[in-house]
Amino acid sequence: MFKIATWNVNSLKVRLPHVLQWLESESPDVLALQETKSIDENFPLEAINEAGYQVSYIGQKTYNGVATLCKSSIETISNCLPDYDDVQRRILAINNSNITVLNLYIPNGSEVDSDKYRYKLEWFSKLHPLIKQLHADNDKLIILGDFNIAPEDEDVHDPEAWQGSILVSPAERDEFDKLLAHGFKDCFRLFDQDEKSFSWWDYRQAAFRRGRGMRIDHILASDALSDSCKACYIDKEPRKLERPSDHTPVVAEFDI
DNA sequence: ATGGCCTGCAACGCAGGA
Repeated sequence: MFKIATWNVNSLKVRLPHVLQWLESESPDVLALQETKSIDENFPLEAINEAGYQVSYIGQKTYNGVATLCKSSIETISNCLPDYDDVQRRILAINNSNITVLNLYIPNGSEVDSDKYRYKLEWFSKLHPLIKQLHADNDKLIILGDFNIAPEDEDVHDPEAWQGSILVSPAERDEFDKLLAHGFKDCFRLFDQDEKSFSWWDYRQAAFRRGRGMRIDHILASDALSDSCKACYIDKEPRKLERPSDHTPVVAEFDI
C-alpha cells in the first residue's frame, strides 16, 4: 500500500509539532506540504530526518514554500515552472517509488479580475506544459496540493454566497477541468463521501465548528494509477488541535 | 454589520491568505 497526503500547514515553523505527530500516527509514504513560509536555511531538516523521512524543499522568506517528505529515497525533478520567471516558490516535482509526485501551491487569486487573479490564471498557463512533460516522462503521476479551487458547488459550504468569487469562478474551475483532461482523476470523488466534506475552514467566525469550509486541497491521480486508488479521505483531526493550520490533510491510498 | 483570525516581518501595523 502506498499512502500519500497533502497538507497546507500555514507555517512549518509553527506547525512542526503537528506535522511530526501526524507522521508518527499516520505514517504516510509521502507527505506534500505547502505554505512552509521559511527560507531553506531555516528548514527543520533534522527533525524531519529523525522522524524517518527524506525531504525535498524550496522556500522563500515570509510567503509560499513547498516541501515533499518521503519514507524512501527521493529524487527532485523540478522546483519551478518552465519558461516562467517567478520568485514565488509554489511547485516541487519529485520521483519516489517509480511515481512522480507534483506538489502544488496554486496562487490564491485574491479577487476576481485583480492582478493576483490574473497571475493565478497565467500560472496555470505555464503549469499545463509541465504536466504534459511529466506525464510523458512517467505515466504514474500524482498531482496534489493546495489548488485554491473548489471544483464543484458541493465543495462549498454556501455556494450561493460564494458564486462568482475566487476559488469558484468559472475560469478557475475551467483550469481544474483542464487538469483532469490531461488524463487524471480527482481521487476524492472516486469514492462515496459525506456531504459537506471540506479541507479548509476560515479561522474567523468559528467556521470549523460551524462546518463552513471549502474543499480546495486535492489529490489527482493519472489514469495509470487511479484504478489502484483504494481510498481517499480528509483527516479532520489536525484541525481540532490547539493552534491548528486552517487546512487539514487530504490522504489517498494506492494498492501498488 | 464585508469584518471577524492567523502568520511573518520587524513592527508598534502591515501584507497576504481564502
